[in-house]
Amino acid sequence: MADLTLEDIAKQAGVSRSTVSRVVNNHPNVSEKNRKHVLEVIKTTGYQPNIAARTLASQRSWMIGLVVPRSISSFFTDPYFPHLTQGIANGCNQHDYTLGLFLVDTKEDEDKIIRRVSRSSLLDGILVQAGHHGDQVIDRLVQSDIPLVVVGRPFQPKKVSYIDIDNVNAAYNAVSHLVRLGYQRIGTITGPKESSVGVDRLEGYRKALIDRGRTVDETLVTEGDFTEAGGYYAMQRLLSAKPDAIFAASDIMAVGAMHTTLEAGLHIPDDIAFVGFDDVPLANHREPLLTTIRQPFHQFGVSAVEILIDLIENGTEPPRRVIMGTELIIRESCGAFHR
Amino acid sequence: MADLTLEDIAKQAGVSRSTVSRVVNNHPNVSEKNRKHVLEVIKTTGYQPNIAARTLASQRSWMIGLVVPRSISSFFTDPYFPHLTQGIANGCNQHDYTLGLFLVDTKEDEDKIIRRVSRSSLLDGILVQAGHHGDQVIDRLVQSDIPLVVVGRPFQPKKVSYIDIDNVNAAYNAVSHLVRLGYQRIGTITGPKESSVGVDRLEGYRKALIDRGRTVDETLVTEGDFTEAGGYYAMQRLLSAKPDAIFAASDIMAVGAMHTTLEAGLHIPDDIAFVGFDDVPLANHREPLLTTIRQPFHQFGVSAVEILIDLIENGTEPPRRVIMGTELIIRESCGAFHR
DNA sequence: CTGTGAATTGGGAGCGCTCCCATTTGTGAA
DNA sequence: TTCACAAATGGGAGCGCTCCCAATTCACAG
Repeated sequence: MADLTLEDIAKQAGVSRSTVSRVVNNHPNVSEKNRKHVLEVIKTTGYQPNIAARTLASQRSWMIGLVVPRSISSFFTDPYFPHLTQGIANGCNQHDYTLGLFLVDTKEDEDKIIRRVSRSSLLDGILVQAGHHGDQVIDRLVQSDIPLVVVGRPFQPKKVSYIDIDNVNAAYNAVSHLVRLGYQRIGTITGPKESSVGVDRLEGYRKALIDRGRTVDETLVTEGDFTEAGGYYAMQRLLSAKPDAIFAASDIMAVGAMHTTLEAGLHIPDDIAFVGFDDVPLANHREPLLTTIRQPFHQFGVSAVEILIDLIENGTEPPRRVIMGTELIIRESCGAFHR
Repeated sequence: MADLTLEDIAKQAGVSRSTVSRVVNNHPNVSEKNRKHVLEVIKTTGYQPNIAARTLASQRSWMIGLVVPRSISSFFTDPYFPHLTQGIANGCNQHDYTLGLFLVDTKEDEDKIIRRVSRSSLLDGILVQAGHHGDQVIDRLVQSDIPLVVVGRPFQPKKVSYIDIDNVNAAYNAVSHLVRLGYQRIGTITGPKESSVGVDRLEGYRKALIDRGRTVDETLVTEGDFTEAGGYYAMQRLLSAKPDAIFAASDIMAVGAMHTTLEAGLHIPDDIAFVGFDDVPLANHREPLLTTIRQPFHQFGVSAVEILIDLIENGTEPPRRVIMGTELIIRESCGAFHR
């Protein structure tokens, strides 16, 4: 495993450094005979190009970074993140990029990370998770001139590329489903109103009701924080408004809310029906099984990487905007099978 | 934000490239006057050293990798991972290292990732999550000659450095607590027996019983997989053995098992008491609150990074072994307050 | 057999830094 | 003032690659 260089391989194969480089990088203009032979030598010697040298010479690092802002507190509790990260990691792998992970924790972290990530020699591109309203990270990152894709819709979408799922429509579909089933007092537990996800899913809820001539009863709307505890307490507040169905902006919150409901001695879905959002594994093993919106988690991560690579290779103009669809998964908690 | 080089800074500061390099790298032998001045110029220009050039010249990348093997299926469901990752990321940040993330998904992934990670120019060191028995990743990584720290105890600890928490003792303490409270039929839901975590926690359970003159009733021992569903079904199996207390090898499994228990119309902790393992946030918001073993998640990640850096800077011999302690957090589910 | 243009090949320059060594400058004792 | 020695400084070489251009080889028509 001694460290071989291009030159070593060239000598062994009886060709020049340039020819070996062409073979390694799949350039045309190498005779079939030489290509075969060089490939052979590379294989037997286990040669691996030196990344640093390649990066220095080519101004490309073949590495992208994933930046998670400080305001994303649900990083620990929401299965969204592991899934997303896995998708991103797979995307990187498929395209032979290395993934750098930058989790911002403190204010000092933020400065350090932004400085590190902005230097042109480290990363070819940046993926940043959309943060909360007021989060400065994205704005600061935009200034670095490095190709950037926001995962989720940023609050000031200015000129930045992003990928998002169709939260408004998804929520619209979920709530429409409840309306169709005949529920009269449909409540919702929203995400934080500082997040675009929270805002969009609430908008879908409102739209679905209004489109069917319902009015939105504000006592049936309460805010959660994408944690189970948040859902639990939100439901306690909601109970007095006597809802007969709940649309929760995440499965985890739905689980917490269902817990409250059961504790209050009520039945699901007979007394209160539930629809969640995410379709995380958890949702499958509860009684009753949770009706929910399935997000294309994995594909979401993969696509984010692919958009970023597109930006890297073909320029950042115009900004790309990709919205992915979702599916409503009907199970027991919405009562569709009881009516 | 044009890309400045050492030479540019040198010119502006009226000194040589070497002097600027010394200032940047905090070398001695620079006059106070020059150091101040150069620092000034660096600040006003926003100069950032080119990482690739530095890596090429110094043979150090200031980057470490976190490799998660394929056999770790609980990556999505167990809050352990986000917490650990956060700790590792913070450790890297503190010490000015960049963190690369390598999640192995498929068999082909594994080959690709091992090849990429093993090339000497990419990483200064590797952190690898201990996988299941039979997982080849660690063995293959050891051969690459790059400093390596296993997070968790590997199955063949040969000559490798690792950091682990004291699973045996932690489990011993948890079960001893139940014994002290007077429970007679203490059951356990273990982790997978292919994982060292699963094995060690079971060993602690056995030891605690035997040390107090109890015998281990094998009908009270059943295997889980660190998922909530796993805990749920494990508890269904256990119910017929009439346990009056359960030690679950993870909080998530405890939650699942408590669910089964409640569904069976039993009370917690009066009919069956519970102790979990992890002290993840979730455990705090259940009724009743879960007695559990608190792991130093965050510190665990930070320490793993620090050990690795020690290896990088001071050589990998002898292998370092660090075992971290845990605390028993007494809440309601063990019945300590009812007796 | 020759000439022409295309395909292939080789080598120099240079990416921006670190490391080493030779040179210069500075300091204090004689 | 001079000398010896330490501290500070500057510049060359080189890390291993890519990119460009000049040189060589090749294929084929005339």
